[in-house]
Amino acid sequence: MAPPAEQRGSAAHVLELVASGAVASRADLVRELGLAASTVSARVQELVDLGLLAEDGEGTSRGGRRPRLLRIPDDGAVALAVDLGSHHVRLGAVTRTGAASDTEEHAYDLTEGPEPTLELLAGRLSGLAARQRAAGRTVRGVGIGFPGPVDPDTGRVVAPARMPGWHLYELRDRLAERAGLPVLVDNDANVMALGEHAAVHPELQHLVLVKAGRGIGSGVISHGRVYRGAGGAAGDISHVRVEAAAERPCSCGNIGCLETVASGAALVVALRERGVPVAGAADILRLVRDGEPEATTLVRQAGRHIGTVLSVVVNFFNPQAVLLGGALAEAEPMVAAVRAMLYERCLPMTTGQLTIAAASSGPDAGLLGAGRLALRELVP
Amino acid sequence: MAPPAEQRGSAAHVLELVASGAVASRADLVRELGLAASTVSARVQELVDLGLLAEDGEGTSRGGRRPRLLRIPDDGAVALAVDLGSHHVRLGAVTRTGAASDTEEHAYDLTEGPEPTLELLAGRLSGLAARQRAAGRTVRGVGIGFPGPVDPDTGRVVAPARMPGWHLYELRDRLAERAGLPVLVDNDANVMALGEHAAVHPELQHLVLVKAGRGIGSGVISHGRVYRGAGGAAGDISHVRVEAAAERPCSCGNIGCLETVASGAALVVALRERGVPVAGAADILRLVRDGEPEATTLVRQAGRHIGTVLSVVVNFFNPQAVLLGGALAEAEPMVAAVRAMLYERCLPMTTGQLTIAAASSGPDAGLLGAGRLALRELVP
DNA sequence: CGTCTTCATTCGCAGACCGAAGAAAGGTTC
DNA sequence: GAACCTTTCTTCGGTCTGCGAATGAAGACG
Repeated sequence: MAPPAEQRGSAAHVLELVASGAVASRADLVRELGLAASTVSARVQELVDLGLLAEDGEGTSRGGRRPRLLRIPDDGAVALAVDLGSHHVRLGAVTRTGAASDTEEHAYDLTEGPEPTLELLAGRLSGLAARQRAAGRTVRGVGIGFPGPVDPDTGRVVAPARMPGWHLYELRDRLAERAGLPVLVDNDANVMALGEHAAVHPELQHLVLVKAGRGIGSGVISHGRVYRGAGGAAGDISHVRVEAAAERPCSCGNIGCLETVASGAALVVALRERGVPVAGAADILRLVRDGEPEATTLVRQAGRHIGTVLSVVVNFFNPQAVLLGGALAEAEPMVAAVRAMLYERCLPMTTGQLTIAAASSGPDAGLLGAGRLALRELVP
Repeated sequence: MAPPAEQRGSAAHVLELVASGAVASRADLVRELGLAASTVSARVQELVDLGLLAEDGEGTSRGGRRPRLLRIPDDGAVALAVDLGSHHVRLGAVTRTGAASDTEEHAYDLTEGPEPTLELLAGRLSGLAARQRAAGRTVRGVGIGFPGPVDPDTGRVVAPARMPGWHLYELRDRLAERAGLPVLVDNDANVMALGEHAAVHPELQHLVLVKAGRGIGSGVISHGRVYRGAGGAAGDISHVRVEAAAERPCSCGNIGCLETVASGAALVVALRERGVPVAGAADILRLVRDGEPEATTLVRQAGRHIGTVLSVVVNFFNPQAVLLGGALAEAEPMVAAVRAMLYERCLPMTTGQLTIAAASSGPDAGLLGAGRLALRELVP
């Protein structure tokens, strides 16, 4: 059932199926891929020889010979992963088995421009790489989720709002040079969507992941692949005009955007206006967990706004799942409000089979996606 | 550049490239497909032998040997095409060259149920088939665009609003039995999108076609293929809630849907309420052409509503083109209003390369799409 | 008039994938 | 427990696809 990343039965496809647990033996692969047993056997043998796949004992018989189980071996390869936010950066190492380790998070300001960011990343990554190597691991490369539009072919940042100096910055090449490692960059929501899809819902063909943090972004998986649209800008929902935002000016230069009423940044401002002192999304989360009424109401209201916009997306795109990621998705009222709006506003035909849930890989979702991206693209 | 209908270099792909004028010779195909010249030559020879492709003299030299031009021959095959509306049905014959002929249009009421429709279609199609055969043509099959959700795999109508008796009706199989011809059924907007894409914009990967007639539907082309979503319901925009529709009840059972203020049916009602006697979209069009202020204002307002919803779609889906089809799209103010809303509300990054235009195949767009669908699927 | 460019075909070859046959290892049934 | 069926996996030709080099065809250019 899993959708082909490249082609049916390609190395990447086989590895993904095994990694996600969708298949456990050669016979499973035959059923899943629809290829001849001989073909599957040859392909698997190849991957075993390369060390990308391993045999792991035998399973239980289903009335005949026991299957020889397959698993993704931890071959010691890691990708360094970076989840870049506008006011924080999270780093870690990700193995082929999909585990994040050695994670660290730093506060800092992306709007200070690309050079300080490059400096910070290069420093942290070099430390991370050294520690990983000392632990006997091979560092394959770096995967980055960036909170703005990225051209994934060139690894350049494109026209981000509110980030002076970043336009057309060659983040990939600059960092690759500094770090001495291959680097891959993509939009943060895309990266998170990729990670959630591969790790949690590999059987789904079409899903939307909304990243609700300081800003709002979304990553789209269509036919099992990241959908980018004509100009690589697909998935933007934060600059949709909503009634409640009225004439509020937005960083994009327009007015009334969703972002101005439903983003983490907007909630921080709104809470401060109401006399509730908060510094960031983490504070909001804490208040919501403690049942602080102002914060809870605002988060729920933000969820309604996001749900309103998503209802159009769901009717139009008819996905199998809407996943909510980012800091705000950890607040229950946010998820509940989105769910309520979608069930109320969308056609029964589209919501009948629709999963609406918080992203299940939690705070490391972006990290895992970025790591997976790098490990996938940089096959041995 | 043209996107693969099935696979790069498949017969259907090659024929589409030639039909659309994107390529004119084997050498063009080599450049377009990226396949080896030998492969292309073999493929073309095969199609020529089958009579699906013909050589047509020589082109002009570009400094070397002249190319041997290719064209789609009129091999005498036709598909009967049906553009089914809720209050009219348009029929005709479509050749491989993409020409519609022997078209006829009848008023009638789809809501009377499937049996009368089947009766009408069977009768008209048999006459059409007889005339085509008398003219020396071979009738390959029937293609139908249906104004409601269709499961294209089974050819069944699924849960249409306001059409009692149609749910799960096996239109394809019933009609195939009656007509003695293979039948293909798809949603009317999908069919129109397919036709416009193949005939006019084969080079585009991602486009949205909005059919604004009595109802409002949209057909989505993604990666060069019709996008249907998880449940086959993708492309619905008519049941998105818009402010201006407030509490108006909609046929879908919800309130405030776009359809209740921007569809042809809604405009007819609104004009009558204002004392302007109109029977259908054709009347509205005439009034707009004559500069009648009430009608013009209403159409423009409908265009703004549609544009508002489309702005979300465009930001999210980031298509290369938004095409407007259906009766209302022939009214200039409608197109102008949609254009204005999209340029005002969407991100520059998405509108920068965006084409917004009326569907260029006019009233026969649906017919041509349905015919093309049938001829494409029923390769001899 | 020779040379270069473009267009097209022929032909041998490599790789992908298949299917039949069979081997390995287990159940099931009398 | 012996015969037989199932399931899993491999081995071994075979077919088919598409590539690339070589070649031919036909015109442009100096």
